[in-house]
Amino acid sequence: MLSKKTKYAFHALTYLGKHRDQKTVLIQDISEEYGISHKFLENILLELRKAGILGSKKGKGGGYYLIKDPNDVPLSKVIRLLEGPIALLPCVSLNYYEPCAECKDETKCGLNKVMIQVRDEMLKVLENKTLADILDKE
Amino acid sequence: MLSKKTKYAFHALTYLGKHRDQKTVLIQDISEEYGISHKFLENILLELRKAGILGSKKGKGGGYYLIKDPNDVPLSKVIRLLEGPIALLPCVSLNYYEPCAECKDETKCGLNKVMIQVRDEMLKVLENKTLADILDKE
DNA sequence: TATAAAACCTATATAAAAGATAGGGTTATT
DNA sequence: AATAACCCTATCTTTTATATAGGTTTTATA
Repeated sequence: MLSKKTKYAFHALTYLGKHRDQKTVLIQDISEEYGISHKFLENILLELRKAGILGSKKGKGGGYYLIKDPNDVPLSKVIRLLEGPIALLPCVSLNYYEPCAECKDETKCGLNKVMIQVRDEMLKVLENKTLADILDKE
Repeated sequence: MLSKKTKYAFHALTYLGKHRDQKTVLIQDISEEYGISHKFLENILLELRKAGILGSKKGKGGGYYLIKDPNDVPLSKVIRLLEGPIALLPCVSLNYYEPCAECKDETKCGLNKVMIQVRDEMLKVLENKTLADILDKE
């Protein structure tokens, strides 16, 4: 399951996507809309900005805004940023690979092979669907 | 990511599947093979037995054994038993559904719709692949 | 130029979950 | 009768997730 952090990130991005007409959106607007703690959300938006998905403007009249085209924000990118690995096991993760302690030889591990299939099916959706797809459906 | 508990369950099932020729397998044999704490593993095997996947025999010469045909143990069953939901969000879980607190109307939630797709792709593998597929590849 | 409003940053506290351990009880085999 | 194994419940420890705190910096505008 995705953490709340990741889920909140998607909600925030959705909100920002819906309000692209206005220059900036306040953290508070988003936190009130979804009932998310202001400070918790602040950390999340900060990460999204550092990753180049959002821009921000300080001071009065400031706030956050989408810096990327929603079509260029695959869901996989958001998940990897906030959550970490998408794969169900560390030994089949493309971006956060770690060997399994229990496993002597990964190439002979049947579990490993099946989990690679699961990962690939997940990625088929998560790499190709973007923020734009979420916005389309709202 | 799957918890260690779930991963250990798969390892144990694999081990038991490989040793179907012998009547029973000791907890200790499995825990030593994979370096898993004996007591922790004990709890896992107990759950698998209660779920009707394993059988056990008490007393000297006892132990655990597979009670089901490996073809009849889909990976999804093991995950749901030890881990809980397979879906990435509670609001798209088939077996552990819960509404999202942030969401006013689920039917209008774009995130919900995309996550249903992810869930279905995961299930396509996890429902159809079984313990037998893992054993085949070892 | 003073003030208010907003993001920025780092650290810490709290809560929840995962992982592991303990210890005795029960049962079946030799 | 002894032993070896499962059975069960409870608790401890560690880790991770979630949330909060408090100040700093930047910007608009009155």
